[in-house]
Amino acid sequence: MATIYEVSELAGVSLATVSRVMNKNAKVSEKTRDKVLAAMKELDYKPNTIARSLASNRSDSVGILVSELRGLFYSQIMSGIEEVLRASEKHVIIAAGHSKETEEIDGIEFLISRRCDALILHVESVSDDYLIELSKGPVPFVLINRHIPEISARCVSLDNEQGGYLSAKALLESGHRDIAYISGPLWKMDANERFKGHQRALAEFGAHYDETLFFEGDYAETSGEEGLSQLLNQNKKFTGLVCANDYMASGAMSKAREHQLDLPADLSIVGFDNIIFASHLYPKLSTVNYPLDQMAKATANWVLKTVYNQKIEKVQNLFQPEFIERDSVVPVQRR
Amino acid sequence: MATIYEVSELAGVSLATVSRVMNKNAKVSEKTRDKVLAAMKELDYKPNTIARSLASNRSDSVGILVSELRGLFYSQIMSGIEEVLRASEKHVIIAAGHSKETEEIDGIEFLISRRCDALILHVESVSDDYLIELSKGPVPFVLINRHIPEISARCVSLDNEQGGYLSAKALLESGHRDIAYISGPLWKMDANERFKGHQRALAEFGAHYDETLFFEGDYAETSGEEGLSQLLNQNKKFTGLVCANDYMASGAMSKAREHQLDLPADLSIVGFDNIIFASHLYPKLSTVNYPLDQMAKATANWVLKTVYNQKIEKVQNLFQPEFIERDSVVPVQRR
DNA sequence: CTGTTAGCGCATTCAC
DNA sequence: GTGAATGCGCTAACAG
Repeated sequence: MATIYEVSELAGVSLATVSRVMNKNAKVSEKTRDKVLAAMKELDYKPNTIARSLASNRSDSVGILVSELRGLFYSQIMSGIEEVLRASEKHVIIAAGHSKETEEIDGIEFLISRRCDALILHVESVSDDYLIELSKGPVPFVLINRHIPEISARCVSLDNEQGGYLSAKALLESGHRDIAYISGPLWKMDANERFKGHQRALAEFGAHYDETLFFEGDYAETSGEEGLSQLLNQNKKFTGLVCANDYMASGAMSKAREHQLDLPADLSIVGFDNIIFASHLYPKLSTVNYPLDQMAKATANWVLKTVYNQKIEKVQNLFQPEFIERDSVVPVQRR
Repeated sequence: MATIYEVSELAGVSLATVSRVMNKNAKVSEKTRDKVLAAMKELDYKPNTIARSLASNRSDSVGILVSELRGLFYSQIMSGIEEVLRASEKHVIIAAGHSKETEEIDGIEFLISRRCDALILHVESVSDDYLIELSKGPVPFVLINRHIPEISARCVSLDNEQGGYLSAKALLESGHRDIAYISGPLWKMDANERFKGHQRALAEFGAHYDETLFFEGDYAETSGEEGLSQLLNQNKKFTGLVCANDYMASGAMSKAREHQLDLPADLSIVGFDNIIFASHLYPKLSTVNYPLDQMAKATANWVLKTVYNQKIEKVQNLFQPEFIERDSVVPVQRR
């Protein structure tokens, strides 16, 4: 592979000049520029990004850390970010943290060591303190789907509590009072807040919260299936079910049919996230919209604005969920 | 951030020694190693990956190029690869090619410029010749979901033709003869081969292929909806529908219900890919399994074996599809 | 086993 | 506007 040195030789200029035409900043006479360009073309010269990063301490790439590479949720984050960054000729470097503290830290350090200009983090296991400390370091970062008051300007998050409230409310307004809940892992902030919102709605409507009608899943479809099975096996009556995400709702729906339940007549279900498949389930799943795409784009814009000094209007930090009514909730049946 | 130089100073050794303990290869006495380790810890030293890559021409990271960051298909590829690579302490750098030639080339060059030790490519627009040429270059790569005879050792692919054959066969064996087809973009190799397999099955069963019962979609759910609408609006009878992927099948199912069709009685449907949601659709979608996860892992193993010289049994190049029977196909109804 | 010496390919002062 | 010199942080011979 050709180096800048060979180009400069072929063009008959110094390597500093070649560097200048590459970076378009300093002034170079049109004639020399053309000579250099021609030489670059002839040698099929490709700048070595690594060397450039080392010398300039920039990399034109931003690091993304997600919990998993798998699944619609994270792919939405990644693609949303990549789309806006790509438009500004920035690249992304992606790592996965697998919701484990050591791996999350590992991932962050990897991204930093690759000299990412900025980081966009979806982290769940690392402590607030760690992140606050990190914010004092030299590498700028934004958090997606997490809110830490001390560094709230770097957080782009959803009002999960309100989302939990909305999903329960939809059921309550349809007359349901016996409502089961399949939760995400409660140690995760979002799962916790969604559940709190759920309880707030219940209280507001004077509905009793029955703790035996609760199952803590892990956000995967399978735990939706498992959850519903367990709930059903108690032989306690419930006419409504809220799941803390659409994946689990989907699993619960499959399992409900296995138990010969007629959906939605026998059981009204609501999900959370509004992943694209929600509207392709049968019955079409009523759910809470998680404007992930916009949020992902917001984090990317934060980076463009903060790190690359692009003039961008204010970046929105807190997003509001919205209930999406479809076909999976019907008024409670009187017998 | 501390550099290797500061560490060597604090530890009272040369910087070469520090480098040695970092890379664990050359022999260092236990005593000096401990001194160095202590110094590293005290300074919270983090090696600069960039500098290391520049000096060693390695990066311990492999580049992945997928068409899109969005969607279950690609997230399966990425996560499958990352899982096995991570276990060997290799990192991944991901770029998206958006199925456009210029962007795919761009992505490949970016990954190369970041000094990836190897590349795993899911490319669709770049020509065979380009790839054959690339294979003569210094950067090793494997292709996933594409077969090029000249470099078949670097290809991990699925027998898509056979998959297309299997999906049609399932319908044919259930007595269906009037079968509509919603295809992927025919310029894409896989879509093309799936369609060929479809026709082979038709011919084998002596079923007539009606070209008005064909719709070329783009693999997205929306084109499944659109496709079914168009097919239905012709007022031609068909009792079976094969979709070239599950996403489109899902869209078609939603649309079928809008048209008051009773599934699967009025229309038997088969998909392709067996993405996780296929079994959560209603009726559960019969489809062709695409062992993407295994294939992704195979590419990663190819890299470990070929590039990092790990001893790994032979990597499988050609994978076979398999029909997964669920509930969306029923014997044709006689009236 | 350990230290010295050169670069890796490029950006960036500083002169001219 | 252009060139020469220096260093980014680290690896890799080569000596000792």
